[in-house]
Amino acid sequence: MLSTAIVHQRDLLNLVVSHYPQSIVATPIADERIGCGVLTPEFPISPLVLQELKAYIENSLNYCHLALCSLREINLNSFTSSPSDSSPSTLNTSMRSSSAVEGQFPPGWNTKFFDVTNHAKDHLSPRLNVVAPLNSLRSSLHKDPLPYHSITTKGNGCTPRNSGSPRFTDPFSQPPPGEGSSTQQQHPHEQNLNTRLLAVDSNPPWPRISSAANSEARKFGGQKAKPGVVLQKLNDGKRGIPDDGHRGWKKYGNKAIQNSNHCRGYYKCSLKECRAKKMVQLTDRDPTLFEVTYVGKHSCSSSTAHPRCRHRSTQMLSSSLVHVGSNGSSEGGQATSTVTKEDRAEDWKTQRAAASIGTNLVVDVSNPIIDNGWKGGKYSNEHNYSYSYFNMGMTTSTTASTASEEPKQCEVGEGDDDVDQDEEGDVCMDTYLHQSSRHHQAAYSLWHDFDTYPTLSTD
DNA sequence: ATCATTTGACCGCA
DNA sequence: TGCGGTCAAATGAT
Repeated sequence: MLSTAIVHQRDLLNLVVSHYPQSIVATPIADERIGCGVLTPEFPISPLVLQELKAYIENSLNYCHLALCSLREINLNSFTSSPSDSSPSTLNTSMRSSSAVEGQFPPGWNTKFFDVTNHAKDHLSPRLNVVAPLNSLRSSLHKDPLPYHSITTKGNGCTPRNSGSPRFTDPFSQPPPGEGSSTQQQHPHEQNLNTRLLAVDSNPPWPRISSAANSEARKFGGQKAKPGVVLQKLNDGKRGIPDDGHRGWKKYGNKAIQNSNHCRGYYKCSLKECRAKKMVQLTDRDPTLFEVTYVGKHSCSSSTAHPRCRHRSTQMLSSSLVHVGSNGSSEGGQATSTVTKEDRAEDWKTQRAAASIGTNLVVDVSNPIIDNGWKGGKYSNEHNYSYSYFNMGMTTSTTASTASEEPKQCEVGEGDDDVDQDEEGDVCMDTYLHQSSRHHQAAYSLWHDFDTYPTLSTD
């Protein structure tokens, strides 16, 4: 798309020859009409084809705008320090964004905000528009007297508006099957964009686990939330399994599961004394969405454990997690964390700092409970005991849910030959996982390079 | 050579 | 007995 917007003579000629071989006619026309100096007498082209090319080029220009706007919005996220700032008021958001961005662009760049209404969506974000460079190209196109199929723009023309032109062939504008539905089908690129926009500007910006989890679970599994399970989006542009902030996972098995189109992968923490595991399986409904079941806790997360195997909570920037297992059962969200208060405070400070310096980390300040990156931890004696990162696109939020009942206390050592107690004496409530612990795990001589792995502060 | 992943076999549980 | 979790040798990647 972008490459075709950069119209050089040779490129355009190649485009014409490859796509419109029938257009080579005997009558040459004035090449300056297209404004790009494209044609040569050796390659005359029909006015009709010129019209099409013109529309094609402008189409590309419009999406250059869109790309620029997207980039500016990502940049804009840096200025949104907390979801509480994300007012539902478009005007307020625009004003705030405008002032926040002021001074971020070179002189002469036109920065304006306007609402986007060409696609029906639940939540729309004001788009930051940076139009000056492309407007010059656009205006040269508009000067052309040819009756091309135009993409009508309103306001400053940041986002293309498809005003009924049947030839508007942008890759993003597949008409949604349903109106105003968040589940409408969109091009993946637009989905990403909208997700990010929604993450910044919707109100409330961060869905609480209880509703979001069950909603997602119903959407993808037709059932209520399962304990200990999260739905996690594959990272943008990456393959494999989604990043959950921990690099020390080692795959130890893969299994085809009945009534499922995808195999389930089995992972364990590569630190041999650590017994955290997870199972990862693609959902059938969405091949980019993983159902991740976390089992056990990281003994390596305690302050006395190997510092290289600590969590990477502040780097969970690009994966998307939806917790679907916070029902308060003994399987999911009740483990007593071994993360110390100092760790939590440090995490919190780190996240706040990251949010303030523009790493697109947005933290819900109304819930100062910092996830350690794993499911099932508990950081306080409050009733909030299950939580997860809720991460949409480029932004991350920490959320917490409140149980409808008090979490049950778990007995130490229940169901296992190992005492689930760490060196600080905290009870570890991963007693549900030890079916296979009789099998002594062979000593893997596989160790990750944790040295590149930022560690949180140690005691 | 080292390390990560794959894969068939094995095992326990329902 | 079948399914799912795990093991560990084989294989692939770097």
